[in-house]
Amino acid sequence: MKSTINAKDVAKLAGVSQSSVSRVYFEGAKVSKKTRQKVLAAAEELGYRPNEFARSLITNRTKIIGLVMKGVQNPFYPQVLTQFTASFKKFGYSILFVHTNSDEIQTEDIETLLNYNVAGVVITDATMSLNVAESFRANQIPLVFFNRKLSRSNFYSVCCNNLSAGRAIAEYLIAKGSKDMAYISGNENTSTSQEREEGFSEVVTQHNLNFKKYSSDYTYEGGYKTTLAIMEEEALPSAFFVANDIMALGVMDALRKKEIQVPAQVKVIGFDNIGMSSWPAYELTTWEQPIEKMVEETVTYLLAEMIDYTGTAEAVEVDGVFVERKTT
Amino acid sequence: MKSTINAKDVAKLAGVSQSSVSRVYFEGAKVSKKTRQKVLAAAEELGYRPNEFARSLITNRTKIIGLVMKGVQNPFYPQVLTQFTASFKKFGYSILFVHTNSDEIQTEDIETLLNYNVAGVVITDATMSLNVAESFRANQIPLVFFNRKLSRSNFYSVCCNNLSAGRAIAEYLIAKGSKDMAYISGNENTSTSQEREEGFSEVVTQHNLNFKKYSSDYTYEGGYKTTLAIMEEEALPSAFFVANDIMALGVMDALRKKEIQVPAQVKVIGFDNIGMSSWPAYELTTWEQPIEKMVEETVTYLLAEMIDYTGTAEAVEVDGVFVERKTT
DNA sequence: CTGAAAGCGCTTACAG
DNA sequence: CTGAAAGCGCTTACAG
Repeated sequence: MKSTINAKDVAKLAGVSQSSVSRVYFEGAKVSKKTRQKVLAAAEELGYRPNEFARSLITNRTKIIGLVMKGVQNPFYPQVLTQFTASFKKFGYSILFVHTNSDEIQTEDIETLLNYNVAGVVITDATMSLNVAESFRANQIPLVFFNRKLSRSNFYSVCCNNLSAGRAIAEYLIAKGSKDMAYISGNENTSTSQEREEGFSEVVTQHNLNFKKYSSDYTYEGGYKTTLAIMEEEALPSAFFVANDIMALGVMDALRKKEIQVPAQVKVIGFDNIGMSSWPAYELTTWEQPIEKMVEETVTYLLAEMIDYTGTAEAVEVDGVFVERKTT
Repeated sequence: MKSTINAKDVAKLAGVSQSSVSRVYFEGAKVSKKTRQKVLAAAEELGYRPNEFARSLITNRTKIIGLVMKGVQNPFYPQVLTQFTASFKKFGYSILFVHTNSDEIQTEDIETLLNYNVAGVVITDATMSLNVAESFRANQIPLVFFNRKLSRSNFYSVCCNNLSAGRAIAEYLIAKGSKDMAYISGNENTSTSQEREEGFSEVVTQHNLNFKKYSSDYTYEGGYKTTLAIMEEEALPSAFFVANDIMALGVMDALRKKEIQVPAQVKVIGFDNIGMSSWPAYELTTWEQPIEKMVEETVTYLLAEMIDYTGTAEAVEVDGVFVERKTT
């Protein structure tokens, strides 16, 4: 059964004890230069590679981060995935990727994460029932909700400043002279859609104006269909605030189909600043989510918690940036 | 140090031996119904979960698949990632996600995969030097190149029928009356771009026609810039065959910017059939890559190799489908 | 700084 | 079918 080279083999060749071999590969352990050299030489010759499973078994910790994602269709998320992978890699952590279809992550989806005793977990774009989340706490596995807040929860979350972004966007549109605006929401049970709307609504109301709200689902098709439906049944507003970019592109394509001029007849503002927003076919005004900073916040927290678990709950918000293009 | 429940704890509570507990959780082992029930009841009460690391240590195998990806910017790849994750999940395998920036995967990128002794590896959209690939063979870890062929290699690869797709596209354009066509390539060192061009070229030559070739890079920006440059310096061809969809969208946006009518003045054909191709702003004619079937081929091969490693090399090709829309 | 030894939580021949 | 025991490849007190 034994097929691979182990520390014992290396020890024999190097003429040292197995413990010494182990110490060479264990960060923080003390070994003399001479021993280290002998071990490394022998290891090189034999092609030795420490067995991660034996390590994890004994240290009870891993260098694996569980990353749970939903809806990879939105180009925002591949970016997030890439950033996390790159960022964790710097610290020697690998990514166990879990994809879920449902808005609320199911127990079976995260069973794997517990089985592999991951060092930390990032949940993007999805929520999970509190008692599932609690099972991570019970195992002292730090957990971050990325781009989602759980209401009434005591878990750490990292988001963009959705509320003030919503406010800023309303201020901007009103300053541009819009009086009858509309909000096209994402999935209504998401904190992101709710907060963007809330901030928007607040400012609109302050100015004694109203806005219509249309419910959609964060997808291109959703934005497209919602807009077509609006055009069939009622007058267009002077501006759409759309809960994310990919939907906003659908909105624009629907308007284009009916030959409505943007921004002359209708203004459109999205959210995220995905790559496509700057494509000449769209040139979408939007609110940029600072992915890099958001990822950094998440990684920093997780690394700290891995060293000394506290289970602190906090709802971190990172400031985004308004990006003005040609749709407003 | 001992914080979690182990098989011994369960054994004690259930009044059986630790071996029996192990057998309940080890597929294929024989246990009586009575024992199983006692064990499961005790495990439930204690919240027992078998330690994957101890398992892997002893069996010398894992339920982890290494998935190496490059260029998640192209929406084709998130789809691939999702499919693989879903497909492997059915068989109890998890995905260790590795992202690489370079066309050729570096040793350090795959160090992790060897350290975790993954059960199998999928490399998408990238190549690796043969001696890096050989280190997987040395460890009897099955490996598939997905959507890439390695020339002169003896590794398994799964691709779309790029060559015949290129031919079919040339036939189609010629039948439509195109005489002066152009091919916009992806990164020239990729087998996919080469084969699509080769098939295309073959048929064009058979018809005693010529085509121009422009070199690009598989990105939206590449397609956009390449097309702008063409328009500045020379006459437009009557049709573009573009090596992938995301570039083709860039081509279309460049044409749109100069108010060139598609397909009236220029026809455009892409490759992949990504979601955006069907957007009203584009309605791109393209060649659909059968992701599902390609993933299935890959998974089937890997699962078989995990049971009985042979290291068979084969270049599997899965048939794609021509999708006609409004750009031709 | 180094080595011998215990032990992490499992699987798996081996007896019974 | 079940249990006692060996062993997977490491880390880590404990002596020296």
